Amino acid sequence: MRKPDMMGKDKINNNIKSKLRKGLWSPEEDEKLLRYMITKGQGCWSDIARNAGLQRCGKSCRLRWINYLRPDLKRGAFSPQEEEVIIHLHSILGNRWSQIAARLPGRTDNEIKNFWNSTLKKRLKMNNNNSTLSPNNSDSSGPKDVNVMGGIMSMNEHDLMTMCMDSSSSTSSSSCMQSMHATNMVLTNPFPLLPNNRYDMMTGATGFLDNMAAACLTQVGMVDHDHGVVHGTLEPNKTRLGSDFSLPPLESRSIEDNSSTPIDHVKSHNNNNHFKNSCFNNTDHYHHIQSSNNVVVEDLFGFGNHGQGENFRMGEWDLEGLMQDISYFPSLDFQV
DNA sequence: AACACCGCCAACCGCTCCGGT
DNA sequence: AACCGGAGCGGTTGGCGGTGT
Repeated sequence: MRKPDMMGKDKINNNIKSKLRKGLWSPEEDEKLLRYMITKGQGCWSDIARNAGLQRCGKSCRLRWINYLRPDLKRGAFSPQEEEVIIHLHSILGNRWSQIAARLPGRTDNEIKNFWNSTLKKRLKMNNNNSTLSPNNSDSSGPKDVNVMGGIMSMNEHDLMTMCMDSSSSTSSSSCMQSMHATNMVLTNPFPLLPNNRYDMMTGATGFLDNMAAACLTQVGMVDHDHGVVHGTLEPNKTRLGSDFSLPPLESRSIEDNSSTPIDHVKSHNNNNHFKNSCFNNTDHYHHIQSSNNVVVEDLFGFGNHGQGENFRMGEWDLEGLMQDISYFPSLDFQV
């Protein structure tokens, strides 16, 4: 952690810079930012920093909001299920923390990144040392366990394409499904991710947040009072919180060779648009998830863990399609 | 009690991407 | 096409607190 005050170096520097605070956020600053976000909504971060009366750069405000103040953040230790998901997703996505975080409602990329670097990485390393099994094989949690990479590697291109086409033609991406999932939780419980239904503000603004919690969802566009509906995605012109509450689709990726490490990704805005457009048009998928808690993912994929480690080569394929199925992780339970 | 070591994690930094002009 | 500013991402830093000696 950084010291709440200036880091010393450029104290004598220009006025503007020297006015900007760095380091830890005080409860007062948190309250200012939170109050501003609730009343005004998200916008240009540098404006937010200025208008909220914070001596912070916009970047710092953004980070504070995303990593700490956001009302939908889950706190506390990672559950074994979450760990499992992180490990699996990391085996596919690599260090693309934001995308991994998008699959774990209430968790931030920073949180996951820290967790990975401090805990999971070492654990997997130790596992590797203790046995010749790959991390993907090391989990002996029974039928729930899913060997994602092993499964993918065994798939031929046709299977993948079919799967991906299915995923797109069924109109509902995993991001949409998770949005629906999250939306449903919000519908029954405005702050399902907060421990004990209480936003635990370590810096001391808890009471304030208790009072503001209900207003927050309304202000950021989560609640439609007219219809009693809670929306999972927000209007982009009002606020960009949509990206926080809904789960953006994973980017299309191309995979070559047999490496399980991440490959440089190709941004696919077309896909994103597609998923955005289709996101809330179909709820069947969501209902399917709810009713498929006991489904073994291998069954969903239509294959088992065959030929793990064998060489494979795939052309362009839609990771989103793949991830959609991964989002079926039967052991996933985001309820707190 | 004092010190050293280590892990966690909040926050910063630098970079890339993207949209606007 | 080039430039600029803002947003977002991943890597890294460094302070705090816990634990061991």
